Order: sequence, then structure tokens, then C-alpha cells
Amino acid sequence: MAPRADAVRNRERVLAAARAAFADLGGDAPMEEVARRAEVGMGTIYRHFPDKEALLVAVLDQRSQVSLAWVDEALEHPDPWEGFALLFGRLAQEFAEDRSLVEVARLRRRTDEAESYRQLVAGTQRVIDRAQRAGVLRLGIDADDVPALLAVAWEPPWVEDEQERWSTYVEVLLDGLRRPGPGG
Amino acid sequence: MAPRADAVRNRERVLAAARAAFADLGGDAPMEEVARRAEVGMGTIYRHFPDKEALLVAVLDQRSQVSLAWVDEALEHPDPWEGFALLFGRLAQEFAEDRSLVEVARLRRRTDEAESYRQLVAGTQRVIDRAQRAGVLRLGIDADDVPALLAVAWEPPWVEDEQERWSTYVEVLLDGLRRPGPGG
DNA sequence: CATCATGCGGAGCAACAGTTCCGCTTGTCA
DNA sequence: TGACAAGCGGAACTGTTGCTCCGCATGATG
Repeated sequence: MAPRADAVRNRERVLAAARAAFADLGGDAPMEEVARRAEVGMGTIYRHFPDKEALLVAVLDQRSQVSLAWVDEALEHPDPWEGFALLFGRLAQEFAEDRSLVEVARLRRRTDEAESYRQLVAGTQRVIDRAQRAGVLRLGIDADDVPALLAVAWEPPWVEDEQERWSTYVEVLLDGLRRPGPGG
Repeated sequence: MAPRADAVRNRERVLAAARAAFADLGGDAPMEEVARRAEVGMGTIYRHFPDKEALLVAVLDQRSQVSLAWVDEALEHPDPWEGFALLFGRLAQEFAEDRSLVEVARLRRRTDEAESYRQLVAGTQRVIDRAQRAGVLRLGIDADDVPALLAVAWEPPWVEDEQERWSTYVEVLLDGLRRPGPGG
């Protein structure tokens, strides 16, 4: 038996509402808030997702899928450093705009279930490898370090009115990660 | 009338227990946990501190007082860059060892009440000014940026077993913050 | 249109944390 | 040592949040 049409629709509504709610309020947004935004009852959420963590992971997985395109773009870039910097900057923006992503990614056990996220980490590792082989990226750093470094981006701003400071911090990090390369 | 001796002693016990509890469990350690460690009732905590936030700020202030010595040391260092790097590294270690510090420092309104913390920020600004005047520190960065940058240190480790990775991240940051200076 | 299982809504439950309250204890002082 | 108020302990209250349960609505099917 195929699932009922409204059930499919509601699952999408919940996922979209969760993405928005978690992006706005962080990972500790109440489930009731998600239900309100989805215009759906609590029971409906829990029929589609076993618990809150599963919902968070589903959101992470969905967003990771979008980010996967950036990995290919980075690998195709003629300059290994520019490719890495491009990916790093975009991930930083993603984290800066959505606090919940870091919180979820920290749930190590559960992220194993997020297929797209795993692919994103693996892809990032390839980008890093290429840059390190080219001698333009500091050694001793791997894909697992990226989320930790990007903490500078997702950390909420300390000085009000200046929300774009994280991009300066990313510049600092990239400066510190870069190596001159064999050509000087 | 002087306060009773046991009241003074208990206030110290609570403050010490809070420091330990928040360091271990972060800012969301339950008040009951603080009471347990202090071997004191809940009522005793609330007689000395109006609410949890006030207790957190008191801990921050106490620790900031200790850190103030580092500012003087940094200013007395003959090399402005080395002075800054020394202070930056020590603050990083402080944050890495005690997650709660960042969480508290983020309570902007309340930190105005933490005298030592204000002095620490002001002192850090002087260290930064000196390094920037000497041309060895990137411009466009001030004392308010330091806690945000140090997010790389307090962010809990992503890869288990490797708790010391934050020191690598601090190296990266310092590399990115440094400028060659007039002498080359 | 009738049937009925799939799916839905949202009140209610249990766990937990911050805070208050009050009867009892204990330090202080003469 | 006696009297008293300052101080104490911790049960209880309140609000919040994740999650469950069950009576009802509704889409699928013939």
C-alpha cells in the first residue's frame, strides 16, 4: 500500500518547518514551535520522526545534500587553494546562517545516519588532500577539523549591530591555513 | 553587625563549588549540582546570589581577576607580538578548560556588573593596541573579537581522544593574525 | 456513497530545573 | 549558659519541554 497523500505532504511540511525553526532559534527550538510553523499537531511530527534528534539529523542531511555541489565545484577549480578557500567560505556562511547545523553535527553517533553529511565530510577531505599535496595548505588539518574551526563563524556576534564580523574571522583562518606553495 | 562567620564561609564554598561545577558541566549545570558540591542547601545559594546568572557572573569575575596578571605580563614583554601571543594563548587555555566562561561572557548585560572582567577586556585592548601600533598585528581586530575567535578553543573536540587539538587551532589563528612588521 | 484503516490533533503525562518558603539549627553576645 | 535573630536545609511550587495516547477525521477503494 502506498502511503496516503496527506501523510507525504505533512512530512515535507514538518521538515521545512523544522529547518526554519532550528535556523532561527537554534537546536533547542521547542517541538511545539515546529508543529506551529508546520500547522500540524505534535502527533504528526512524531509519526514521521521517532524523536527530536532524528528530526535534527534529517534537517542536517537535507542541507548537506545541497552543499555537496560545492565540493565538486571546489575540486574542479584549477587552483587547489582557491578551491579549498571557496568551499571553506561557503561552509562558514552556511554555519553562520544556521546555528543548529553545528549543534547537530556535534551529535556524533546520530550523524552516522546522515548519509549526505558523511559524503560532505568525505568530499571535504578530498579537497583538503588536493590542496595539501599541492603544498598550499597547512599540514596536520583534516576534514574533521573544519567544523571546529568554523566555530568562529557560528558563534553569535559579541558586538551587536555587527553581524558580519564572522567573515573577517574566516579571512584570518584562511590566512593562517595557507602555505606559500612550491612556486613561492 | 558583622555577618555570621558560617555565612561568610558558605559563600566561599558556594562560589568554589560553582566554579568547579560550571567548569565540568558548562553553564547549564543544575543549581542542585552546585548545592551538592558545596554541601549546602539550595536556600543557602539563593541567599548569597539573587539568581543563577548572578552566580555565573560572580565566577567569571573571580577568574578574570586571576587573568588580569597576564595582561601586565604581556605589556611588559619586550616584543609586542610575543606579548599578545602569550596573552591570547593563555586566554585560549582558560576558555578551553572551562566552557562556562564563554557562555557567561556572552551574557552582555550582566557582564557590566563584573568589574574584573571589564578590566580584563580593557587590558586586552591595550595589548592589542600596542601590537597594532608596532605593525605586527592585523588591523581591524579589537578586544571584543577575542572571545569570538577563541570559540575555536572552547568548542568541544569533534574527534574523541584528541582533546588538545585546540592548541593547533590557536596556532592557525595566530598565524593569520600576525603581520611581518616594519623590520620585515 | 459506504467502509475502514491510515493518519491526525492536541490534551495530558513525566522529567527536570529555577526559585521560594518556612520550620529548625546554630553562631553570637552578654 | 540562655535568648534571640541570622542563617540554614530541602521539600514543594511553577514553568517548560520532550513525548505518548486515543478519540476523531479523512483519503483510498469499490
